[in-house]
Amino acid sequence: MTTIKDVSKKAGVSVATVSRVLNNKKVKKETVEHVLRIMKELNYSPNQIARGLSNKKTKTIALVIPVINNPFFPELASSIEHIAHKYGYKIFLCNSDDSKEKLADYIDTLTSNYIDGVIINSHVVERVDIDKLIQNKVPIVTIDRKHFEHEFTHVSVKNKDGGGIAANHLLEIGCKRIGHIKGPENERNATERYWGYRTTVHKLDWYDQSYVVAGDFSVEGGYKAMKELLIKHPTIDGVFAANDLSAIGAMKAAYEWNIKIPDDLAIIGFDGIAMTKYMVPSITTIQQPLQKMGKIAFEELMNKINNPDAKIKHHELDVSLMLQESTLR
Amino acid sequence: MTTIKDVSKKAGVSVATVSRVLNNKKVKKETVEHVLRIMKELNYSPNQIARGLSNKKTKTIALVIPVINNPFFPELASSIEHIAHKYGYKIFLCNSDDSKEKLADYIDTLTSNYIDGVIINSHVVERVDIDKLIQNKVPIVTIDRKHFEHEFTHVSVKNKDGGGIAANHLLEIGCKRIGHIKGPENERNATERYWGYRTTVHKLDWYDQSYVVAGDFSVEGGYKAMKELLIKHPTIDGVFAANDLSAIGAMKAAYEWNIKIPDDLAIIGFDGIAMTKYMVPSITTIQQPLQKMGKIAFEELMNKINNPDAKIKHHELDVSLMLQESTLR
DNA sequence: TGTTAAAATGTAATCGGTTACAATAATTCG
DNA sequence: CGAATTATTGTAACCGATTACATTTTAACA
Repeated sequence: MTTIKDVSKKAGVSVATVSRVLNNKKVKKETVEHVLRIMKELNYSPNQIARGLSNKKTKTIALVIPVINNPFFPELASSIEHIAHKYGYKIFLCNSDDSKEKLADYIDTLTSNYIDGVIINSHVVERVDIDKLIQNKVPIVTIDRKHFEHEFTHVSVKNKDGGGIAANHLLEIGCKRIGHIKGPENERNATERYWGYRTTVHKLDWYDQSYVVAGDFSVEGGYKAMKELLIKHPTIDGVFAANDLSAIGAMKAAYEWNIKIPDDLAIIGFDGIAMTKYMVPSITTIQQPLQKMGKIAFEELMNKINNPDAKIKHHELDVSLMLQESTLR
Repeated sequence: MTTIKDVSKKAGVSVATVSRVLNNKKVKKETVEHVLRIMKELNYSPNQIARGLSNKKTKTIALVIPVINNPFFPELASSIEHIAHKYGYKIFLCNSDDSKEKLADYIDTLTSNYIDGVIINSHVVERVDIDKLIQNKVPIVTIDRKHFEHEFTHVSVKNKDGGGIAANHLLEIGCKRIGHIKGPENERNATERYWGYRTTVHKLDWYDQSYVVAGDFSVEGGYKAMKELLIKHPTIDGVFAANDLSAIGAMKAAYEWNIKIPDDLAIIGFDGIAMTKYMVPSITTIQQPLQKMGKIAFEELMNKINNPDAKIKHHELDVSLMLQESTLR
């Protein structure tokens, strides 16, 4: 690998000058051109590790995501990777696998690796992890999952609106009894989605709390929840699942009981993962603007990196109805 | 951040000794204990960037994957991340987004970041990229996609066997006319899967080349291919899709034509992505041993890193039939 | 107990950059 | 035209580790 010294020698200038050229500092125009030419000649590219040591910055951010089995996360990760690459940032992947230990491990490595910042999407993060990051002044932005979100800039969507849109949509297509499959207890997004639904239907005469059953954002959870709903309310003809995986589980349950979708039962999910398009029938869902979320999260992180005492901001983006077959009547 | 100097001062020894303790070099037992105690006291953890500069090793590997929209890749990525973390390695995520430029960009950064090695799964990689890596002596292992695989240690599965198992399974459950939805032209895995199928069915009297139609590993491709098959061969009662996404597309097509699965048409895919379980009906598939693939790829990479002239090896792992509803008769 | 070999530790150069400060060259202006 | 600025470049310290080589300490042995 050619180094800055090689360039300096061949160009007949000091390494300081070469470094200045690299960093666009004040250098005479002709010198810049000359040095640049030599760099090209030697096929030089600066050693990022050395730069990192000196700058305490590495143009790398960490992306903390929970387990991979909900396709929402890869899709979100992809949107972040996309924008990060545009800005010339590298991504250090921290897949927490829903394990506190593994996550703590990762958190520990961030400081000693001069990671510039972190985008966190995990409910597994603990107070002590967060404190460690804060103490080391690692800029943080949280996305999607709400956990310590009041302490940081956070990006998520208008979950309550989404819940409302979902419930209203089911009413509009003529559903008379609408159930809800909730997300995990204590998951803020889930609760908000539930409230959107509840606000929309609670004044209707058929509604009572038994139309809401617990799920856990998983296919299996949605499956069980749907069975429960069907047992409690055989006349149910619409269901709003708190996320797409649950909706898929619900569909599976309905299928087993020979209930036709959308005719006997309309199903709507939440997230807008690609899989909803592929299901048979495809599943109507409340779409989260993934690209936008990734972009905002990343840009807020950049802001925080370049301006450590930027004040925190909470972004709640709009969601939209993605109409597909499971509610097509 | 406390540095090695702080530790050295407080412990009353030289930095060299501290470094030796860090690296388990010969140091008097009492000194080791003493230094270790001081480290703990100061909550010291060595700066990995500084270490990297000196060692030209960073305990980081790059993972190059194509686009994220085939869930197979996140699942594979996850398996690699899993084992890498166990070995104390970090993962630098290179999502090529199927773009040659983006990938070339990433390749360029690897050397200047002292990335220890690369696991590549991408058909987008170009000769020039590969050459750049080779020239810089970056250890490489390829996985899944076959591209330049003869130059490197490579991990994939017995695709031909898988194709055979799939076709045989369809025969065993009584299918009389079995079509095949191929993967992309020039994709070696796809070709091998096709040969497995062909070898199994080509001597049967009904078989001719028209039972094989082109797909592209996507849902849309599978959908179109299935329609084509149904038009050409209305009596078809089994189909082997070269990957799970195609199988899903095929299911969608069948559904539109009111063909019942598995009764009228049995479908089998390839890969074993989680999604197959979730489909309604769930899709029988040929499962790739993801965890094992990730483990072997990573360990081979470690081997190559620690022993640069290790000879290349080609691993072809066994696949297995994952029986689900789409072929359940 | 004095020599010598072996073990333990320290000094200082090094990895490849950045940058404060010093030095030199080019301009400006009375 | 010479002093004062300003622009440009160079020197050397520094980032935080590793390690070759030198030095000191300890152990072994006659």
